[in-house]
Amino acid sequence: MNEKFFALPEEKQQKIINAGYRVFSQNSYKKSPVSEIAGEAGISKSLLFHYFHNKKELYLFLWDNCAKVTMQYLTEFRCYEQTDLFEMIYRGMQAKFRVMRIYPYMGNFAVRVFYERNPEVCMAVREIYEKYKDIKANRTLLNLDPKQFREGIDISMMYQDMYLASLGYLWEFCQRDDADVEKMDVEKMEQDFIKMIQFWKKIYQRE
Amino acid sequence: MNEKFFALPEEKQQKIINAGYRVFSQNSYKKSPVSEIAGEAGISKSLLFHYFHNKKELYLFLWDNCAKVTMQYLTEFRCYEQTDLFEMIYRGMQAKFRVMRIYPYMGNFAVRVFYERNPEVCMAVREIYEKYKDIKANRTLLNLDPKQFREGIDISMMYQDMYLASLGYLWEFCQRDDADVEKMDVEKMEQDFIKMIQFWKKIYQRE
DNA sequence: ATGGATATAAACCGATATGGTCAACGAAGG
DNA sequence: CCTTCGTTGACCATATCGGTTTATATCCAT
Repeated sequence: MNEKFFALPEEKQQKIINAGYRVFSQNSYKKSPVSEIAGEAGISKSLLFHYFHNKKELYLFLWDNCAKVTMQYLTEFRCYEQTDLFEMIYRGMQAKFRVMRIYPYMGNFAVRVFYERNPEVCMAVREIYEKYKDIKANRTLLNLDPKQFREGIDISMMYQDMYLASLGYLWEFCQRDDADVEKMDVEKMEQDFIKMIQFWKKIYQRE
Repeated sequence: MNEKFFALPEEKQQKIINAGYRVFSQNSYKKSPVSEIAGEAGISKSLLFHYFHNKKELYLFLWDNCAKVTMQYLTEFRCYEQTDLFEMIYRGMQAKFRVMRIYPYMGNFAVRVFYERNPEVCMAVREIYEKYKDIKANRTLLNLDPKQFREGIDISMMYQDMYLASLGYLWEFCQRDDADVEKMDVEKMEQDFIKMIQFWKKIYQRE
């Protein structure tokens, strides 16, 4: 790719990136028109092809960026250093919310890329994914102290409950009306989720 | 639409319907090729246009069918007649699983249709939706007896927890590899979810 | 066998969309 | 005025798609 892209003002870069995430998250690779991305980013198609020599390059750049950013925030919020399970979940969601604020469509994009089967990009996608995978390996559940929780609680079920609910929570907000995604009230989401965690603490945690 | 479609052997009808759900669930209305649906259903495009006069008609038929089938199973499993919350949730999921067995892509299709903004179909979609809505209105949460649950439990939070986890659960299985959706082990899903419910019962229900 | 209805598919068509290129334009700066 | 650089509109070859038309195959009644 053309390094001049990075010389662009941050704001313009993000506008292009977000346009890419939006279009690629709503269409398959093949059916995502570069022209639509350009138009949405407020630049001409030719200029976009100036920064990224072809569609594939743009796509893979976005995917790499996606993995990079995710890692970055996950470590920035020190998610996996936590010894308290509730705190870990909380920080994980915080990181997620933070990303959503900047790149509203990145989550959906990631899902689509992950299951993209187009042979033109499939392999390259996997390679990039592997590149970041090793870091992810650290994320094994830390040695939880069972004494933190109420007696008789099935810890793995408890974890599954919280994990799935978090998933459902994110999903419910991500599947929103296209037009509304930008206006997504992340603030409120965060508040609501905090309540959820407090609820869990109350029922799962030993007093 | 051509009524001869219904004269087809059940199996062939379903193959066409499922092909439609698959394609329309993975692409927007406009970018879903009728030819792909036909090919996947094992018939020629011309024949598909023989049963459904045009793309829009096919799309709306699938949407109507989607609503109809959902209703059907929800009532068949007597989901909303339950007075026990856990039983209600269980039956709701059972209905959902049953549908997934027959139409693996219907859930994803429904989401896409719901947020489809193409003016060619948007209005008609809404109308069909309204047609079924009144029945759905019954689904208000029944008067739960708070004495069923442990003391001090925030019932609305508890409900949210279970609702979101169910959502997350379904989502995790729906976003699978295209090729694998057919092989989806609904049996196992059901078993796993039962465990989840038993877990909730144990922590939420008064002994 | 013949004629006609019926089911199904192949070939076809016009319109449109798409990835990518290229010449040109405009502004900035020397 | 000349050059450079960021940017664009026009362009092109190709592919796709919705829908139609024509052809083939099957079956059934006469």
